[in-house]
Amino acid sequence: MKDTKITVYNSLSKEKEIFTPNNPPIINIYTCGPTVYDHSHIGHSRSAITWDFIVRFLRYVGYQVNWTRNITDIDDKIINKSKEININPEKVARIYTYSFHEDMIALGVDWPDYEPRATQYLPQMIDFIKGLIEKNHAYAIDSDVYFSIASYSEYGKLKGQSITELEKGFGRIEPNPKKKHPLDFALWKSIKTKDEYGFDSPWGKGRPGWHLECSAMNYALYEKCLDIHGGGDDLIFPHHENEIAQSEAFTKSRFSKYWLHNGMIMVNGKKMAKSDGNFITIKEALKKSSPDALRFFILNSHYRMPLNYTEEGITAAENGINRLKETILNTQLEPNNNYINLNFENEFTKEFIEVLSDDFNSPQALSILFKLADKINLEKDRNTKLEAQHTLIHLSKILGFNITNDITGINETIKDRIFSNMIESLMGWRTDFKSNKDYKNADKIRELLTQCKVEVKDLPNNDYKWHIKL
RNA sequence: GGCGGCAUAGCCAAGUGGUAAGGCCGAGGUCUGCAAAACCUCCAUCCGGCGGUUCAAAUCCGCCUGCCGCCUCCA
Repeated sequence: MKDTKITVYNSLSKEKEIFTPNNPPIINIYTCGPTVYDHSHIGHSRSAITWDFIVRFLRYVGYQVNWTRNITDIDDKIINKSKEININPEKVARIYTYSFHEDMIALGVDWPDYEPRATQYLPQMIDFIKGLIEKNHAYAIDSDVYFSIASYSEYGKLKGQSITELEKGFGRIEPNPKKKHPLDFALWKSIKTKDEYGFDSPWGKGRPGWHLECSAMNYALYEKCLDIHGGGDDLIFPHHENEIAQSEAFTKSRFSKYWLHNGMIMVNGKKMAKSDGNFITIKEALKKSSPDALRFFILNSHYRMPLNYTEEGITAAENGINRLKETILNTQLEPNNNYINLNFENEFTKEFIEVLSDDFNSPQALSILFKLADKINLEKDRNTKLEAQHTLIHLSKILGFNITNDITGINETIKDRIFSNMIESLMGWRTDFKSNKDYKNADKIRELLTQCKVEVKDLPNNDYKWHIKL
């Protein structure tokens, strides 16, 4: 275990606190994953990259981290999508879970240790509800079950408002006459029509409320108090507030010691929303930038701050990460041979750990990588340079970068595009040659392309088409 | 309406009492067959506005302005 005091901003206390896990060196961390009803957007990438790098860092300093990130595969949105594309909800969820995994792999986000899905935890959720009813924290009406917020005295502590204060902001929600209190929320929702997607329960066929899965999964996986619960700051209320209420009412003990929330990604200065037309998927984003550039863009601002996604910002990030990569590429990296005893415990590493220990200040950590790059480019002594080079690689891995990739770290989509552009350029030349009746050179280009497995077909009016023929 | 957050150079972005990290862009130079890279120099007397506290504030307090978020599904 490295000797460092980590401080974290706890949304619960609204203060930076010294991080002291319940049972060091073990850290149990749970972060809210996506609802799989569509391709994931860049907001999900921020969340995923944030928790990925935090987990990497905690492991680096010596903690044994158990990271859980759930997949919400039961939800009204999934059902709506299912109707829209006429594919059953279960399959819709599988399709977009796959898509999410593709994105995570592309982004270089580590797999969490556990990835529970709501559908796998129905018995646990049902037991959880039963327990809450027994303890008078929930009540069933018809075939619905609601959590009674009045039964939990600390309701509102995460949001930082009392129940009375919360009620004031409640004018916009149509009251549900079934509920005892307007803020009561569903634990189990009955189906409205017979053929609706649902699961059997003691209260009839229905579906679990959204907040329930996280509580039930945590209880099943960790039982005791979590060290860290994370998620986007849009989840603070009501999602996380309700999780706390359910779990603490159920276990009569603290649910999570620390609550960490990442800021939202904005596009055109506004939070992403399909209705605002500023929705960008991870797959789209990766057509415009390399995964490392997206990671750089995200890590270049503090995880709690809002972040505005712009083309300019992405370009700056791409150029920035490329400079780090080129530093390694252009300075003849020698392998870390045994005959040199490399020391990573140098001033750079020390400072790097120090800034990340202060509520995971990744922007400052990045600035240290650039200081290392400067040193590498200026250093004349071979051994000192070698140490700096390997330190740079070593530290950038903690942030999840792979700077020893080829220069651009480009993905297949971008390669495809470049490849197509090259062929189109060659074909442009060929057309010029043909127009000048320089068939010798035109044929050379065709030959060259054929050797590269690209077959060219001429069409009337100097038009053409090409395809790959292996 | 209730609650919370943010405002730092052309752009992005750290910095919570001691006198503005870092990145991108840009300018000039060294090097160079050309280009790239690298290196050197320059690029906020100032941190939304107005007051206050202090020997000292971007940093603390008050007020104002602007933007954003949550309160409805949301990473």
